[in-house]
Amino acid sequence: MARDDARRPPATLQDVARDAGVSLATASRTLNGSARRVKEEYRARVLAAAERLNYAPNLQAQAVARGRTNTVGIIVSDITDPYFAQIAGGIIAAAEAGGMGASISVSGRDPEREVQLVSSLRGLRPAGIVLVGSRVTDAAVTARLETQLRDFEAEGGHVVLVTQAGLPFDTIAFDNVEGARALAARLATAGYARAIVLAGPERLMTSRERADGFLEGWAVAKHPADAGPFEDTLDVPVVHSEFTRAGGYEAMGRALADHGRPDLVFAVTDLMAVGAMARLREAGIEPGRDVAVAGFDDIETLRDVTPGLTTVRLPLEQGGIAAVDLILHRTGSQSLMRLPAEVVVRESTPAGVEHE
Amino acid sequence: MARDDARRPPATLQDVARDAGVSLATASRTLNGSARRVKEEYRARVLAAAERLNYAPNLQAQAVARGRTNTVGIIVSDITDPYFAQIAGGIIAAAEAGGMGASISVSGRDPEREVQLVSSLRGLRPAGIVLVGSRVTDAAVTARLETQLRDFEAEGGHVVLVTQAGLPFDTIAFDNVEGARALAARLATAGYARAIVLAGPERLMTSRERADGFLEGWAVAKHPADAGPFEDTLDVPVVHSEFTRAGGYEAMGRALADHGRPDLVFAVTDLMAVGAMARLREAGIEPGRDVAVAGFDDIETLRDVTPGLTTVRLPLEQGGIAAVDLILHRTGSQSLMRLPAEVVVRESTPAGVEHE
DNA sequence: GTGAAAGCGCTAACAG
DNA sequence: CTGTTAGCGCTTTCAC
Repeated sequence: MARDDARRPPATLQDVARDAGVSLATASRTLNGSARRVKEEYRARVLAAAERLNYAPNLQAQAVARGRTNTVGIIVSDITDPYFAQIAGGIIAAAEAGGMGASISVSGRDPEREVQLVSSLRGLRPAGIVLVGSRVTDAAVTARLETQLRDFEAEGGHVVLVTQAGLPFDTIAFDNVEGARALAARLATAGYARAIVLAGPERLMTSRERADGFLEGWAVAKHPADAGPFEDTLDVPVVHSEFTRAGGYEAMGRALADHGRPDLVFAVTDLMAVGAMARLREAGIEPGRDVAVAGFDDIETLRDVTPGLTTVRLPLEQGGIAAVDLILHRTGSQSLMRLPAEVVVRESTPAGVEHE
Repeated sequence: MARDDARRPPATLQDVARDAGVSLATASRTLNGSARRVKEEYRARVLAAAERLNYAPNLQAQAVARGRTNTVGIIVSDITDPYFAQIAGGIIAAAEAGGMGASISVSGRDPEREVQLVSSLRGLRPAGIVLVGSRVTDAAVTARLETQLRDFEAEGGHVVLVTQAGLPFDTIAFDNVEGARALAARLATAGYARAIVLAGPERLMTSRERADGFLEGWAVAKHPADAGPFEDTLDVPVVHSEFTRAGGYEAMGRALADHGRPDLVFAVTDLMAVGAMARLREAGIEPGRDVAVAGFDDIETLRDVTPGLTTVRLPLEQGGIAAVDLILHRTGSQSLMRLPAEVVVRESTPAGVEHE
């Protein structure tokens, strides 16, 4: 059956004004909070006309006239990853609560793509851009990203980075280093001897921060007398792979082959930890009994794995909300907000539990 | 430190044209795929100027001039729920691949809010709106939703519903009924006797479809001679709760109290199934050993729970992609695409496994 | 208070 | 092929 393709154009402000018998200006003023007030009689007529014509303001036109949209542009690495979904959820909710729309793009963890996305987002003239995800070690692409973001701010936009500090913009930073350090300290003193770290891609700062924090906390706890951590962490192997379940699985296999069975596996991500557990079982090693496993993030949908995964909880949604807050109430100066991490010990590291 | 708040306005097409020494039209034509071609010399000059001025086209202005944006508006119930995240991921990826932006709103599972969101999305003049989530039984709010969507189409927009058929728009429907029916048949013949269903809110069609499909499949398998399923399903209790892990937990508790221990628990959602398993354990009943449990969706991050959850897999991402496809290549007539469901038997229903 | 009119940045006839 | 020009729908001075 052919669809009703009337293409009746949407009612415009013109239409409303004409229908109400007032000027364009008056209609505009009553239909959106202008500073000036309109006589009640006209107001009512305009409102009635708008209702009757089912008028919806053309946001694009408004944006063109005003020079900026009431929108926040979100860039995440992967919306399918619960870590990002949680943060994005916070951003979207806060944006809607603040009367703003949200547009979203996915970079697929590609830094180049991230730069591209910022560039095209700029065309949307959003009030702000929230860039969520790990920064990378590559200085060249970071420089290009910074240029794009600077340009956006020069145009009057507001940039907020969510994840870690380092670039000259407002940022919400999760305390990866301190969280990993605390986790390591807790587990080191609980009695585990040989640890191994399953890290993400080397270029990702988030992976580095977590791995380094862990190594540092581990070294300090094991050799409290020593000053520098470097000598002492040499005995904790670090294996790199992707930031996914599959990555954890793969890294665990490699780790077992290259370094034998450890007492404790620290995966820099819950997703990786779960992959690692699967790989361990496949090798006949039972996580939580034969070997301890810890992750990072405290992903909600992963809280039901067995054994319960020891991890570090991050206030992800809160981070998203805070980012929008910064956009809504922009201050004159660059601000940095550190969000705390909290160690959560569960049965995957039984010695840690007893050590409570 | 005070921020560099120069507010240098972004370069406009005017600026580029002037800088390149060509007309506005020429600049416009080279900078965005117009049908017409531009002499190579001018082309180069314009491109260079654009590069030099760091020009980014004002998408709002383009939209105003063209009458429509190159955007798809997404409405989901909850981006934090992996079910929706997966679908949204498909939509966003497909949109970007098709050169479109994506704007996203979250309804929080509130049908009223959904209507509101469609209404304000209309203001964005997106090429299409993809409405993802269960339809509801409430006729009044459904009528209002339909009105909004019709208006949007009358204005030249394109509506795609993802989840189930029933409204007069293009839709991508997951085969909930058939999937649940197949699951029930498989498990009923595997030897389970007393079943119980943990359903979502009664008004949600998705919950109904899955519960009804299960009851039907169960009845047919148990009493193949009978024609009507109604008499025969009376012995399978249905308990309702929220569409979340907490909902599953709560419903399971109530089910145990009201109906005693079943042989098989079917939760209409993996999330609910996992909550139910937790509640069972708390009651000293071990899922997969003392009682069988099955879910629906085959959520990726839930594939690592123990025992492995028997469930029905839905091509979620594919559904999102198909929706965008419909927007990109709109046909004249209303189309309905049914996406198949696939039963996945794991250790949470051991009899089902053996029965392979 | 109200309305006329000049933009906002871009597109798309239309004429050369 | 190029340039001129009239819009797109809305905001916002600026007179009244």
